Amino acid sequence: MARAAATKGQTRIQREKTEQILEAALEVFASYGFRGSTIDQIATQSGLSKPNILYYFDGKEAIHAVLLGRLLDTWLEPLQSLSDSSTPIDEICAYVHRKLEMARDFPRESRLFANEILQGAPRLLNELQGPLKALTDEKAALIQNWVDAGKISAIDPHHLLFSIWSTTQHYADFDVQVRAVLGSCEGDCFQTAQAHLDHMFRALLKP
Amino acid sequence: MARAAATKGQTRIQREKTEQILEAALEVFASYGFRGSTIDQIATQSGLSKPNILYYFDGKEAIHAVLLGRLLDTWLEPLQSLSDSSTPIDEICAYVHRKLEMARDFPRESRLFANEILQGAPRLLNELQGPLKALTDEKAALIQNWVDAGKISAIDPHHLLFSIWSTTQHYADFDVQVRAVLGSCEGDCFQTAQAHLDHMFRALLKP
DNA sequence: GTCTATACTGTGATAGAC
DNA sequence: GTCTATCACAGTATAGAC
Repeated sequence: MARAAATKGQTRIQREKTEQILEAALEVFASYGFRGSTIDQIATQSGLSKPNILYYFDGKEAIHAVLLGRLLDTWLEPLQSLSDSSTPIDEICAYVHRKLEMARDFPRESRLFANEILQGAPRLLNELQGPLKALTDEKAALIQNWVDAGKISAIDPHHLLFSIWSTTQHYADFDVQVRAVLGSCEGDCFQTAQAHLDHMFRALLKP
Repeated sequence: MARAAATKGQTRIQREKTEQILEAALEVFASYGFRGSTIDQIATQSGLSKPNILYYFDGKEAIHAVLLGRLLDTWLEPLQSLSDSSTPIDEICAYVHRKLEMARDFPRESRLFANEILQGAPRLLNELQGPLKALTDEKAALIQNWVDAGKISAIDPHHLLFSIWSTTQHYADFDVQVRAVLGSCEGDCFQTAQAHLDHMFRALLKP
């Protein structure tokens, strides 16, 4: 019974195959959403057979749950590391920079998350109301301190975070639209975006 | 044969029922995406029977197509009306304002669109590369003129539009997350957002 | 024009051979 | 541990009564 995907005592092969499945599932779930994805697609994508996948995981839902579980940790890490600093504007812009890098390097994770939220976060609501809210409130308080100290302009911390999240993740989630509108100059799209967002948030935050 | 949903010569009842179906379908498609939605759900939501729905439309795909077709017209209308003006900053902020109002008043339309883009825009790609790109390029040129004339700060017009789209639509598409993070102060969430975005884009655009 | 009953297909999951 | 074969069910769509 290898089905406990979180079990420690796995052989190397077992670990490799579960990773192989999760990798394929991330690709598929990010592209088609939970309901739109089929185990068949994951099987084809991973090069394994359907029953073999169901040997390693207790079903479609279980695979999705593992992916979501891993997601939030890595997803919130940049915000975690937003810390007090003598130069708050640089600190926030560095956060914007990291978020944009994640949108570029992990677009599938971004879309997996977006799909989930967009459809009402049925499998993630508790995480949002618990850990996410706690972390957000903590960092919002930090930002509010900077406002009160006159180090940055008087903005609403929560809505600042919303603006950072939305503008950066847009380049992953709405990638198709971005490329359709920009034509075929994808090469430096992220560089231009980086400069634009840096400019925007510096202008906003300047006291 | 009433199946041609676009047919003109419809009775009052036929028009009412097709509207009833489209209204229900918008609700369902926006919540669950195309694949995640079933005709059963649309039937329940609309109070009609499943075969009755398939009498009025040629299938699930056809209903979705009608919704998407209507969407782009209304969706791009605010950008259409962005016009030359002696006070470009007010003009752009008015556009932001209209977009945010649409996110508040038509969240289902926003989510229908987001679902479609997120999953690669399989049924909308031509519209994006054609009409959307044309309109965007036209308005980007207008904004570039304002930049060249020194009326607003030196920003990239396309990325400015991306930032406007993402920040405003975020309040519709990621509504669940916004409410989870803010707690239960939804009452004035859109007012606060409005003030925040106005502040942000004015700071960005000030020459 | 609308309903009931049903055919057909795709999908999640299991049984049992190897 | 992995595969082939298959079940059970949900979902789209149609046929035909009314």
